[in-house]
Amino acid sequence: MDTSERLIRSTQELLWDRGYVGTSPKAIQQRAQAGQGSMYHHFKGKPDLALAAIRRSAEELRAESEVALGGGGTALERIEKYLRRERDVLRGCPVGRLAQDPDIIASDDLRQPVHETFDWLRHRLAEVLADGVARDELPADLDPEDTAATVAAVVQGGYVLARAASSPEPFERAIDGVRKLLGAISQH
Amino acid sequence: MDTSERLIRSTQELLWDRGYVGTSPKAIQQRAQAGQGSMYHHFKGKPDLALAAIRRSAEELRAESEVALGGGGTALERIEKYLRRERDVLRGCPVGRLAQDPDIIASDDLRQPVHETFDWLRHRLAEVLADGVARDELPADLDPEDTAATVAAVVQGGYVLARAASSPEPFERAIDGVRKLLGAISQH
DNA sequence: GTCTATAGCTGGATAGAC
DNA sequence: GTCTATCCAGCTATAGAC
Repeated sequence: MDTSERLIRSTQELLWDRGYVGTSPKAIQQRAQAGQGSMYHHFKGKPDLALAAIRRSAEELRAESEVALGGGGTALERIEKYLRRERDVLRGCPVGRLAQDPDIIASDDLRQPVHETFDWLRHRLAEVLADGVARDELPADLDPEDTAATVAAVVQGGYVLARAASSPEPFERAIDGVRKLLGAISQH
Repeated sequence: MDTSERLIRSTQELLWDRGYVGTSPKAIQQRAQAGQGSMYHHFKGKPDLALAAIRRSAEELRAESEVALGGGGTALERIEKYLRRERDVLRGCPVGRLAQDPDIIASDDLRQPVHETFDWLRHRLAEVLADGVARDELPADLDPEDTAATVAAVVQGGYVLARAASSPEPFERAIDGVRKLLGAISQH
């Protein structure tokens, strides 16, 4: 793995764990085993490197989510597969985490990949739900966009509750709760 | 308002907007119009002052939530009242925000009020839901604990989606989505 | 209680040698 | 491409005067 790649991956990890404000160039360099000059040769500075790392994390999240959502089965099965994805619950969402960071939200450049990821996710979830309505697996009066937002929010909020509790339990409960609600309405 | 009080309130605001990592004693002092020595006279240091501010924010959040949840009406009406509380959506939740902060999660002392707040909220929501089941307003097979976690998570996750989008819209949608799901199952 | 001085450390970056 | 030296501002706190 070359230096530029190591820098990007290290930045992804540190942004995930400590956020933008809590991540220093020095920490990135140490984790990537790269020198000061090396980092500033490959990237213009902290925001430039962070942007590369955020874009990478966004791509990865989309690809992983698509595995669940683009698979076979009923709409409900695909949503459940998304909800039950393997997750490092206490670490939280590598992309959602960034939405909490003041410096990322203040910069349109840094915020854009985060914005796009969640727009894509809500749109993709809504497609699956609309598909379920079309196939009569879900009731006709279900609103795919609103429900998609709810599903995405339960996951992101589940992380918050889990981190507050230092336990995955509230996350699991929140997921189970929405699964049961969707299951209940699907039996017309 | 005395100096100690001004320091606490300023810290609450800054923790809300910038998190623990992003909040410096200097910024707190300037916002509180207090000098360096003044702050270190009233508090042992940044963690001590932050703890006081976090506890205050936790109390306030509980009190405000209780207004909605402890009011009259059916269980569903009380949950909806909680969901529709006036909120500064793009600013996020003053307590939930802290669950994202690595230094807060790493410290049992600082994390405790955050933990307690969400434990209380889930428990209180579950009580209201269980009440609705007992009164036959909600179906007997509804799981109050899981559903309570879902409701709390939708709100916290709604903030994440809204901040990512720089718009309250995804928050409103997520709330509407869960309201409609609860409404649908309540018509047995 | 509040003020100023001082301190050591880190953040984020530039410059120039190799 | 990578290394070391250097820079200035900010962070977090202590000390002692008033």
